[in-house]
Order: sequence, then structure tokens, then C-alpha cells
Amino acid sequence: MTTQGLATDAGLASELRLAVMRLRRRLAGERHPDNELSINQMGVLGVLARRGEMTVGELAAAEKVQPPSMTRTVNCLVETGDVLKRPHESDGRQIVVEISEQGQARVAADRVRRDAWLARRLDELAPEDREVLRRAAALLESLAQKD
Amino acid sequence: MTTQGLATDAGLASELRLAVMRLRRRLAGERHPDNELSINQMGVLGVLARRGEMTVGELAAAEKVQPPSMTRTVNCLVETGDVLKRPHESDGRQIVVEISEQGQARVAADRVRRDAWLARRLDELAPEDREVLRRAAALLESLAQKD
DNA sequence: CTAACTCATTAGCCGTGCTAACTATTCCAC
DNA sequence: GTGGAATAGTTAGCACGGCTAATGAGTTAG
Repeated sequence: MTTQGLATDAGLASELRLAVMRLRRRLAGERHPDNELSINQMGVLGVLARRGEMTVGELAAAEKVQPPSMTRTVNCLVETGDVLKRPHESDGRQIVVEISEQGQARVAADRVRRDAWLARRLDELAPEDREVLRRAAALLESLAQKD
Repeated sequence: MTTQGLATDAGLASELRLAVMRLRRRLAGERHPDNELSINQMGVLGVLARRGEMTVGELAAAEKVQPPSMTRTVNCLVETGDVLKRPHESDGRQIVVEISEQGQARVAADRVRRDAWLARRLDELAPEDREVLRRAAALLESLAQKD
């Protein structure tokens, strides 16, 4: 039974991996032409909008990337004027990143629109399929957080 | 009802998108040190192992990438000796890509091992969660194929 | 026979992950 | 207090893998 279970899971892992890879590729390509921010940058902006100001390290941990990657992303957002960097008040090593008014406006304006493609596809699904995906989203997120 | 459904779906789209992005990043980083092929190259090799010889264009369509991207990936696989390219027998424009013996051996050897990380995590889940993911995998794949 | 189309490729751009090495700061032990 | 370890962020540089535009070769239609 263990063998069967593992064999089945190996197949599931394979399918899940392929599906995730392809869907991500699809989503990354679905950026709106009039939005100059990449899908990753919008992700960071969304985290900041939800959780308030965060240090670069916290952002890196939240997005599961290494600090240098987040430094680069944050710098791009600073250049577009969507976030602000300021020194930490008590720890001179840390940098606090804060979403700007423009950034908040962009998040608000894009919140619905940026998920338009996926939301439209989801709307075409049967309700029970949406329920499956709703539960799966939480599971996928927890998988991404592991180890 | 439509409004409620759409509002809920927008949230689901957002969560699903973030989860897919993060999990994919996680998976891409989990390449086995002793396997010199990237996760994308292994994906193409897997398609060839399942579906037999295919043209570059068919592979590009199957993986939902543009032809130049697939040309590059295939050329990498040619260099590692995992696939062979030969001219199409009746149409001189097309190139047929075929998996080599070494490629088949690699797929066979890696089929279980390459999903080790994900399979291990899946094994830790409750059976009903695995069932959710099993159904979700098919749904995600169909979403990736749309339009 | 020519024009239009198709398939693959080349060239080149961009985003985004990584590691290694460096700077600045903080914390701790003594 | 001071010297060394630890921590935060950055810089530099590499790799991968998408993309578009343009090109070449081959096919097909008129």
C-alpha cells in the first residue's frame, strides 16, 4: 500500500509540477500592456499593501527569494515611485520599505484587472471545480512555504 | 449572485496566482545537483518520452512557448545528447525531434527522483488533501491550455 | 513562375533567480 | 570600552528562459 501510495504520488507530483510550471508561464505572459510593472513587482506591491511597511529581508522571506533578488525588485519599484525606502529607526542595518500613494493607487486600480484573465477562466468553471481550486490554492501555498 | 461569484473569484484568482508563482519558484530551485538538465529541459524530454517524436513547432505548442524558445531548449538537449534532430521526411521546413536512448534512460532514472521534493511533501499531506490536489492538477493544466 | 505563407532559426532584449564578496551596523564577551 | 562574530543590505556577475523582430529555406496557391 505504501508502494502504491508513493507511486501514485510520484505521478501526482509530476502532473502538478507540469501544471504549475505551465500556468505560471501563462500568467506571467498575461501582463496588461498599459501596466509597466512586472508580475513579480506587482506581487511585492500587493504584499506591502496588505501588510504595511516591511524591511527588505522580510519581503525576501515573504516572497521566498534571496535578499539580493528582493533588493533589485525593490529598487525597480523605487524608480517607478511605487514604494519608498527609509532607514530603520533603531537598527541602522535595516531598510524599511513602504508603499507610496501612487503604489496604493496602482494596487487598487489593478487589483481586479490584473487577475482578469484568470478570474474570467475561473468564472467559466463549474462551482465544484472552483471549490477544488480554492482548497488547492491554500495547499499549494503551504507547499511553497515548506522547509 | 453573479457579483458575489465574481468578487469571490477575484480573490481566488489572486490567491491562486500567488500560490502558483511561489510554488513554481520553489520547484525550479529544487533541481537535483547531479542532474545537469534544468526543470524545463526535463519537461520537454518528458513530453518526448510520452508522445514520441515531434517537430519543434509541436513541442513549442505543447509547452506553450514561442518557437524560438523551444529551438533554444531543443538545441541544449541536442548538445547533452538527450535528443536527436533530423529533417522531416516530406516537408523540408520542419525538423523532427526524437528522444535518444540516453534521453530515455535519463527520463526513466529521473522519473521518480526528480519529483522527490514535491512527492515527499505530498506524502505528508492528508489523503483528502492529495485528492484535492489531484483534481486541481487537471484543472490547472486545463487553465494553462485555455485561449 | 511568382507571391504569399509556414517553419525554424538567429540575434538581441529583458526579467528574475542565484552565489560570492563587500560594507555597515549591531551585539556579545571579555 | 573594544575586538570579533553575526546580521542586513548591497554590488557584481552569472545563468536561465521567456519574448519580439528579422532572416532563410521550403512549400503552396494563383
